[in-house]
Amino acid sequence: MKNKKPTTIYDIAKKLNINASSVSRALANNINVSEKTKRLVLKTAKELNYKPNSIASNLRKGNNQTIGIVVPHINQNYFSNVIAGIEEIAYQKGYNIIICQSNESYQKEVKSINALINQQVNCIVISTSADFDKDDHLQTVLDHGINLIQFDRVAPNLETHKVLNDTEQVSMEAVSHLIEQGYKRIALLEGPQNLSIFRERKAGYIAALKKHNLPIVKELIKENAWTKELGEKATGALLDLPNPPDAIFASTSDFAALGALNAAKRRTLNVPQQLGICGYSNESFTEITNPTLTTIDQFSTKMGKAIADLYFEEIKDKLTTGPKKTINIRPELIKRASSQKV
Amino acid sequence: MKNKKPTTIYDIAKKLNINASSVSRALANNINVSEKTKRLVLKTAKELNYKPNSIASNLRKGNNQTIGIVVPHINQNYFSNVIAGIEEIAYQKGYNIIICQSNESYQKEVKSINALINQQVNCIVISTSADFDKDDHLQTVLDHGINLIQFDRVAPNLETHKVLNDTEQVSMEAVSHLIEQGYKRIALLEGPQNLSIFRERKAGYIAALKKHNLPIVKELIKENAWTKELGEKATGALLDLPNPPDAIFASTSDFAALGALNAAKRRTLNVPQQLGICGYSNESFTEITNPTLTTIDQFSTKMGKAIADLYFEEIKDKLTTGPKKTINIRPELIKRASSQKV
DNA sequence: TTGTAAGCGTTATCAT
DNA sequence: ATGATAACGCTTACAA
Repeated sequence: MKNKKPTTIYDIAKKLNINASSVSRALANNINVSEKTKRLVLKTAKELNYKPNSIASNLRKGNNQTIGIVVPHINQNYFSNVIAGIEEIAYQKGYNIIICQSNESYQKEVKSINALINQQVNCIVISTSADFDKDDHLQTVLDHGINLIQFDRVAPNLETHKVLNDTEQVSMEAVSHLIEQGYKRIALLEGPQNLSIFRERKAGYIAALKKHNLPIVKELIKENAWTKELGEKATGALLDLPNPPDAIFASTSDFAALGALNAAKRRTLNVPQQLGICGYSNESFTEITNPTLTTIDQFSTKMGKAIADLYFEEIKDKLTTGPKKTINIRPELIKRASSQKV
Repeated sequence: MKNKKPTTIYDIAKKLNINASSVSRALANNINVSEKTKRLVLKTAKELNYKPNSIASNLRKGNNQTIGIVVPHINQNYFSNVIAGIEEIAYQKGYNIIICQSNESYQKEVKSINALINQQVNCIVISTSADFDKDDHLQTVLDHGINLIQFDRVAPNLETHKVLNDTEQVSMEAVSHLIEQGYKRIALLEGPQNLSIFRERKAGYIAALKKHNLPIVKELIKENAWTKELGEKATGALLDLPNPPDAIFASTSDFAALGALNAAKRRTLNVPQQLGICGYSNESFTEITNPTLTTIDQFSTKMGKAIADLYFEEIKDKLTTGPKKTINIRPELIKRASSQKV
């Protein structure tokens, strides 16, 4: 495949009978270069089809203009939107992004982090895997002087920059909305409680019940119902209770909410009249279901941009190891047909 | 942020009173190193929290274990699935992936390609932007001895490795299926004809009509209907014709098919009895619409894996600049309610 | 088995 | 404004 050696600044220098350092300066648009050499160098570079070797440049400069991203899955709407947001800003700044997916595996997450450290990335952006265990690997990132920004799923005991959704607040809003619509027995589909986001969603659920003086009923809280299938199964079990719920807050995802909708249809329950449903994430399909699904928009692309902005505006050129920032992106309750009786 | 200099192999060497090259060999698990030094080096490396500097290593070795990917949008189901597939294989091989999105802009595509060349990636995987113009930038990739794999949207006149869907064939199947269901006036929603995939889908449509001795009616072919809104508008215009179609092949995307469905509902036309609809891509929402949408599955994750396999198995270690491979992933027609009268 | 030294392509520092 | 030279951290002939 490789035909011949690629052009270097030495080739250009030789051809022009000048020194390589002058070529380097000319290409970097340094002030201390005459217009004439600049012109000549640029012209010759084009002629020889010169492409700068970023690896060499980065080695010399001690950093590579790159942001590393680790997410559970690249191909989930939420994460791919965040990534798209980061990429957009990073591109404007001339940065590359390297992406790793942990596949919800702690072990792969650790390996990915190590690969990114070895690549000397300037900043690592991470949303942790579901079986998140220790945070040693993140501590290592900090020990190596690499900036770390956590988003969405964050390690609770590690002080880093964070970009979050105000999860608890919006969850409370969602459940309050259900209560105001007249639902009285509201069930919760919850996610793995080792992840703070799911704990917060649960906290919002409980806060709303308390606020409206409704009892917290243990049998109405279903663990680990975060796929369509698990959501459908959990909802089925709930509806089989002697005293079944009249609404479902699928705090894990819209997929779980879709499962709940299917379970209701299977029992020919009318949604929203007999069963109210609220999901989480504003997946595109929630506008299409019949009835349309009430859900929560996390503004994922905006979150990605906020992450990149945080790095470029607040962290990048700061000399001191100042206090860590936490940015909250306010999610929004999207009220649709599945939760509105009237 | 940066506290102190990171550990290098020299630090390890000094501590053990051996030479840096021995450390390098030990870390590389070279045969010519005594078990004892290996043990000591590994132990000291851990103690000093040593992380290898991939940049330096890559500079020395003349390549960096990286695959660059350029797609129109990271956050579109199809592309994010392809990327996830590539990442999965690449990770197993110890490779990183760098991702760029062209945002359907030719100019950004060119810049991204240049950045990837500068990064000395081993392989570039690309699906071109919609306003694809010239293929000079791809030629440059080849000139620099970098492997190039095109997928899905490919430059027609450039001989490179390709991973494609058998688009024309499956499009013909889809339209034939509509005809066999009794539809007689089938309209086509088509995409930008500068992209070969859309030309092929149209060719399949025409082939099916010809095969079944149906006339090709120009007014039933609508250009550039590739979003939900455009699909809805185009379908509306079609249904307003004096002699409207009785089926729609939304060859551009399921989003266009969804638009068509909305247009039908707005006119209280029954789908599939009065209007048959077939989309393209098997987006997750096509299972959820009412009626469910007939569509075409492109096996996007499988495609990503095929791309990575092509690189690692067929291209990577080949010395000769052999013939270019084209791999066809067979898409599959998914027959659902929107196209089945009976 | 280990040490020596050159070199990957660039940039920064010094001198001219 | 330009040139000479060292250095970034690592790998790899070659020598010992």
